[in-house]
Amino acid sequence: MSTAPRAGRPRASSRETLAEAASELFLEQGYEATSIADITRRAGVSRSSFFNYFSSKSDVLWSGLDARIDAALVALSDLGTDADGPVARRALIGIIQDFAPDPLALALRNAQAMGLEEELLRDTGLRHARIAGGVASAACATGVSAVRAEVLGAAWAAAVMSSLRVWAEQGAGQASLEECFDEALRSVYDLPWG
Amino acid sequence: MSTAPRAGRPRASSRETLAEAASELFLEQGYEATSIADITRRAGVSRSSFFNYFSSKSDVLWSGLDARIDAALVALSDLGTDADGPVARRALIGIIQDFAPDPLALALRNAQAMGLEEELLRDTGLRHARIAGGVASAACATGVSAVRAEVLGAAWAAAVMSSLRVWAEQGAGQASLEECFDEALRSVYDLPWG
DNA sequence: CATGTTGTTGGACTCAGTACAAGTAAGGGG
DNA sequence: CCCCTTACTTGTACTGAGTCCAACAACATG
Repeated sequence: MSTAPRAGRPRASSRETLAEAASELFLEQGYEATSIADITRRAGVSRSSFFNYFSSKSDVLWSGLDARIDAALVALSDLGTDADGPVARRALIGIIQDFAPDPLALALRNAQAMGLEEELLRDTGLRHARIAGGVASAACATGVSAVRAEVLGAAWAAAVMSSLRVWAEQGAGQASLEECFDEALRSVYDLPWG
Repeated sequence: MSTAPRAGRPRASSRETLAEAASELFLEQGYEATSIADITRRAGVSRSSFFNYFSSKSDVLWSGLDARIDAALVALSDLGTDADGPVARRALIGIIQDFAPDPLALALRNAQAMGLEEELLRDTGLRHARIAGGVASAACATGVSAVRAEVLGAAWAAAVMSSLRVWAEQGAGQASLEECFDEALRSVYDLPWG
């Protein structure tokens, strides 16, 4: 947890350094057009080292959010049969709390400059699915039927991801992200076309 | 539309042949472990030819559903300001009507035998996102706010994809897929945790 | 200085996907 | 029957992601 500079060769780089170099290049020349070699060249390390810090190119963008989602999934699965709306809301709010200085926020805001729209659609879908699966499992544990649980999970996951996207697009700070999320959550229970 | 054997060299293979070879190999040794070269070797054509029939490896699984989704998106975008529940339902039902002999159905049913669960999660998410986007656009066109429209889209998309998955998992034929979808759609407007 | 630990580096590799030039099997027209 | 057009196939060469690994480098400690 603390700084532990104990033994062994010191790191030549860091997640932050690499993420910064990557973000610059994504903005300059687009995500697709930026190779991992480009990133490590700018960061001053070798290509191999990249994978000591990130598991993939897209991990640069998503690792921050993924860690939060992992934590939320654990919290959700700990709920057992006590799950309900307010409790689940508390488990999910951690995903979006204090989400300011993240490469993903930058990517969401500059999606078209980075040529990311396709990539983001795909990867957003994966995160949506993970959140939805967690919520659905929690709902299943309280006796909700499978399909209903999945629809519930999808709606709640959309509340998380949509509020995140809308918030990032409009400059990350205008409105509170949590307010945005609560508004989305309210709309889950007041949908049109019924 | 009709058989048009007009000019030029006749095809040495077909989507069906390749899809069949691919499905066999996916079942035998898993999706990841099956390379495109494996598929074309079994189908008796060269690796290059694969891309005359499919745009990617995952396209073997998804092209059938993707075509249906494309049609549904067109139908949705044609709705203009007249969109409402029943009309949207009619646009989406085409996605799942008569969905029997598809590689995707096989893959959904044998997901773990194929070692697909990760891959399916990712790709399902993309289709979910496309459907959700189409529904959300249609809703936006009728004056619904952006976030509410996205939650609506996600819920409806989950109704489509979840009913498809559940139906495929339990043997594709037990219950009518359309009944499954309508039940899911009803649950959109009767969710727990409210 | 010897040693263990941690991290870096380069190289070899597989596989997806792209690009393209050259070859090949048809039909149709002279 | 030859030639042209059309459509499809094939081999080859390429890029880029991601994996694996052995060799090497820098630190702390005794």
